[in-house]
This record gives sequence, C-alpha cells and structure tokens, in this order.
Amino acid sequence: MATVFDVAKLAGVSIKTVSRVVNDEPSVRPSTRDRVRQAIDKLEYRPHSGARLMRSSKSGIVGMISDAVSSVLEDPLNAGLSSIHIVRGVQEACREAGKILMIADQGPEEDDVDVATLLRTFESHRVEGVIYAAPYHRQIALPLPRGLPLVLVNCFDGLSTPSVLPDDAGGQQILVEHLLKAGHRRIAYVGLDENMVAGRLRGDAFRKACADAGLSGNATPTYVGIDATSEDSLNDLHDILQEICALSERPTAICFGNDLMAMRGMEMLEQMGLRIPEDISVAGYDNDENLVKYLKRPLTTVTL
Amino acid sequence: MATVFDVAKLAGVSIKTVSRVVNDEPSVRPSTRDRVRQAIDKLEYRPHSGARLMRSSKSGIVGMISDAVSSVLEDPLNAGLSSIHIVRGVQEACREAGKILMIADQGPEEDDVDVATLLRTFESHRVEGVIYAAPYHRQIALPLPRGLPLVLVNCFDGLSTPSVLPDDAGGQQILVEHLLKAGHRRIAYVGLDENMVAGRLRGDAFRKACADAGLSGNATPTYVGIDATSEDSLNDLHDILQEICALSERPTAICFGNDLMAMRGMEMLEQMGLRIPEDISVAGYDNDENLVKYLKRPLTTVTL
DNA sequence: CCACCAAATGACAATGTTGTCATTACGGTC
DNA sequence: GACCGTAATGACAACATTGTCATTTGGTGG
Repeated sequence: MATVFDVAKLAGVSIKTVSRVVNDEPSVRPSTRDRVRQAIDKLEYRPHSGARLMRSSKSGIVGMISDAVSSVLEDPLNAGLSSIHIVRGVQEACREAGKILMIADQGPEEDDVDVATLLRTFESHRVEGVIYAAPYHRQIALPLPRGLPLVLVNCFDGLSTPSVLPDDAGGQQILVEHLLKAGHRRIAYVGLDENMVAGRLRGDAFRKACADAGLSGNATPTYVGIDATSEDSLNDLHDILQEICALSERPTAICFGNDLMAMRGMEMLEQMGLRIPEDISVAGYDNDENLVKYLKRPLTTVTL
Repeated sequence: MATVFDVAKLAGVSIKTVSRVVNDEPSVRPSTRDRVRQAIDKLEYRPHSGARLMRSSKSGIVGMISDAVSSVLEDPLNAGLSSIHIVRGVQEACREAGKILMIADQGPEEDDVDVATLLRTFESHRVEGVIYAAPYHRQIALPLPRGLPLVLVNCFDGLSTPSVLPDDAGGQQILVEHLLKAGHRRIAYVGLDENMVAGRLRGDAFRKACADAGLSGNATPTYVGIDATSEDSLNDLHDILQEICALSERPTAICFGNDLMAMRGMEMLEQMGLRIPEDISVAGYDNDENLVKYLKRPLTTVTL
C-alpha cells in the first residue's frame, strides 16, 4: 500500500506537502496541489487512519451503544421510539458533522459487564464521545467512562449525565386535550404497566389532564398493566373492555397505552358490536409505523 | 492517557512485557503477568488502536455497507429479507470471530460515487474485508476495491464476486408443492413485478412447479406487476381478484407475491364474500414479521 | 537590481505499539 | 559447582503520519 513517501516521490515534493494536500490545508500552490492529487490517484494512496490518529489524536469517531440490531427479532415492548430510529438520527447527525459512527450492539441481554467491555473498545479506538441509547424509556446504571463525553438517549441515570428523553407526559396531555376538544367528557384509560417509566408518566399525565379539565374519577375509569403481547394479557384486555362497556355511563372514548393495544382493542370492541368511532372513539400512542401502516382505518395516536 | 511506558514503569518491567500481557502471549511468568495487570487496572491503560494497527497492520475490523439504518422510514419493497436482518447476522458472526463491525450506511439513494467514498473510508481504516448488502435481490455494479476481499449479499454483479443470495425459486417451489400436496389443482398466481429479480425467479419457479405437476395454463392463471403499496396498485389487485373469482373454474388457492399482497388480498376476498380457507386458500411470501405479527389468522408463507 | 516580506515548501522529531533479535534468569544434569 | 538448554525478559527499530520550526521561493517596492 502506498504511503506519503511514495506519493511525495512521484509528485516531486516533500511528504509534508502531501500531508497538506490530503488535509486540504491552505498555502499550497494550485499547481503543486494538482501534481500531488494526480500522484495520489495514480498510486491509489489511502491515508493510514492509524498513523493519523496516533499523531493527531483526533479519531473523528463517535461511539454508540444500542440494541437496535440485535433486537430485530425480539418482541418490542411497544412503548416509545424504537432504537433503530434513534440510531438513524444519530447516524444522520454524524454524517453532517463529518464524523464516523461506530455502533456497538449491546446484545439481547442488558449486561453491565458487557457495556464496560464495549466502552473499553471505544476507548482503545479513541472515540470522541459515546452515546448510549436504551430500548425504552427507563433508568439505568452505567459504568461512567473517564474523560469521555457521554450522552444518554431514552434513559437516565440518577447522576447528572446529560440525557435526551421522550416527553411521554406531554404527549399524553396533548392527546387528552385533543379528546376534550372533540367533546369527550367520559374517557377510559387502558394503559401500560406503571412500573415502567413511560407507563407511569403517561398515566400520571392522563389523570392530571382529566382532573384539570374537571372530569371526575368516575368519568375516567383507569386500568393499567396490560401489554397486549401475550395470550393472557389479551384475555385481560377483553375483560377490561367488557367491564368498560357494561358501565352505566359508558365512556365515549378510550385511551390505550400504545398502538398495539389500541388495535387489539378495536378488534374486540367491534366484535362486541360497537362501531368506531360512532359508538366509541379510540386513541393509541407511539405511532408505531410497523403497525399503523397495516391498519384498515386511521387511528388517533401520538408521535414522540 | 497512560501508555505502555507508564504501565511498564509502574510494574517494573519493559514495555515489551506489557505488550505481551496485553496480547495474552504465552511465556510471561504468572507473577509478572499479575503485576502488569494490576498496573494496567490502576492506570486505566487502554491500548492505542492506532499505534497497534500501524505496527501490526491487522485492524480487526470488517466493513459493511447497507441501507438498514437509513431505510427505516422508507416504504420497503416487501420482497425478501430486510436489510436489518442481514446486518444482524453479520454482526453476530463478527462478534463470534472477535471482529469489530464497521457499518457504513449507504443513505436513501443508491449512488455509486457514494459507495466509492465509503470504500475509501474503509480502506483508510484498513478493514480486513467488505460486505455489501443490497435492500432486495438484484444485480448491481460496484467499483471493486483493490486487494480487499468483497462479499455481496442479496445481490450479484456480472463478475465473479462471491455473493450470498436468497433462493427465491426454491421457496416458491416448496410453496407450490405444499399446495399440491394439500390437494389443490387450480392455483392462481398474483405476483411481483417480473422485472425484479425476485419477481422473475418466483414467477418462473411457480410456472415450472405447476407445469411439472401437470397443471395446465388454464388451471394456473397468472398476474404479475402488483406491489399493493399504492392506491392504484390496490385497485389493480381488486380487479384481478374479481377476475379470478369470476372464472368458470375458480382456483382453490392463490399464491401472492408477498405477505402484504396476501393480507390485502384476503381482506378483499372476504369482502367479496369468500371464506378463507374454506372457499379459497391463500399463501404469501417472505414471512414479513412486521406484518404477520398483526394478522388475525395464520398465513401460509415462505421464510427465506 | 537589490532588499524585503509573505507565501510555499521542507527537514526532522514525535506519536504508541509490536516484531526481531539479543540477553538474562531459571531449573536440572553431570 | 560448573554447564547447558529453555523460558522469560529486554533493547531497539519500524510503522505512517502530523506538528514545529526552519528554509526557500516569488513577488513587490524602493
């Protein structure tokens, strides 16, 4: 493989001048620049990133830890933005900033030891910063890399590590306000497990928004802890919907914890003989494109 | 940041011995090894990948070009294995082989110039090989990297570059045989655009399998060129299905070009008053998990 | 035509590691 | 206790680049 020396010899200049051309430094005469460029093309010279890094200690690499790749086959939790979208945004930002993105996949299980290993690899490659993205909104405990900027996405530690978080509460509030504006005064809530951060935030926001609007607890029956991914859970969902339908003052709208629940719920409601949205309105959450794409009718939902 | 010199000094050995310990070379006395390990831990020493690469010219990096990340928001062509699955498999193989996978995203548009740039970046990082994955089964023309092993996935060039390809024909054949075994003697085929490699292979395989079984052309009406992603295309699909239903000898099964078409087709067939599978059987292709996951009833399909 | 200044170019060190080869330490044998 | 062979360790060069500083070049004004 050709080096600066080969290029320099062919172009009849010093290696330093080759370096200047490669790095687009000013103060190289255009004629010299051309000669060097031609030599580079002819020899198919490629700067050696290792040597470069060693001398300049700027790797131009950003490290990212996510489960986007390995989780492809897993059943998603269906709450929030999926990891691959986060990777996509980071990727794009890196491209714009001229940085190379080095993605380390965390693997299926979340193992702190593993993360430490990944961080060590990043450190060896002298990445300029690390981004850690969690698969869903939650609290985590990470071994902090010394001297390396770290940003969390979709998660937070108790410390002051900067993080980018979805506004689960804000979305829910907007959704409720939307329903209120449409005239609904009795709204049921069939939500996620409230031990999940997203579930708690959304549930709290739902209750607060309803209370703020003066709706009583009776007018806003609330059920949580369903995820609609298992057979059992679907049975629970069915029971809940029957209970809701049997209420003396039946709600005119139901907020589901996510789009999957909303879809399953709609199927069940129709089976019970209710028309949507004539008899009852339905809202989801997350705007899960994999799902929404295949729905027969539009669904009111929230994009984070 | 600590270097081998710092570690060597603290452990009271030469830098070479530190190197040996770091690289798990034999012939280091256990007591020495421990002393060095302790020094490494204490100083939080991380080998400098750049210096390492420069000396040993083994980067341990495999480069991959795919559209898996950037295509997340795009409408997939719904034919074959989606890119992210390919990345996942490559990722896993790299992990097992102890290699680092460097993923370069090709971006939405397929631009040969862009690929050349990505290849140059890979070359600068002295990757040990390059994997190029196409979003769907097709022929491509790539600028060949000199001296770098290249493997194509989901695509082929006219040259002798090694490639890994889906067996579109084999899958279709198995599917037809399955239907034959179930007793079907009149099978319709509503397939993909046959200008697409996958479409052509599947269509050819369908016709061959039917001919081999002695089914006449009349018994195997064939329609191609639908993708079920656009409004227009859905109208076409509807017309085709009506035509099929109106046949004097109605087929007892329909093979659709992919799962999306199968799903839309089933909706339409039910609307026309046909029961599935009592009145007519339906088969898809690709086992598109994003879609199949949400179907109400099981679908006969093919996993590549 | 010379002196001068800025622009252009070059010489050389430094970066952190591993490969090569030399040297030292250790354990056993006579 | 001297000798020997192997295991363990060390000294030093080499890798390909960029930073620092020195030198040369070319143009301009007197």
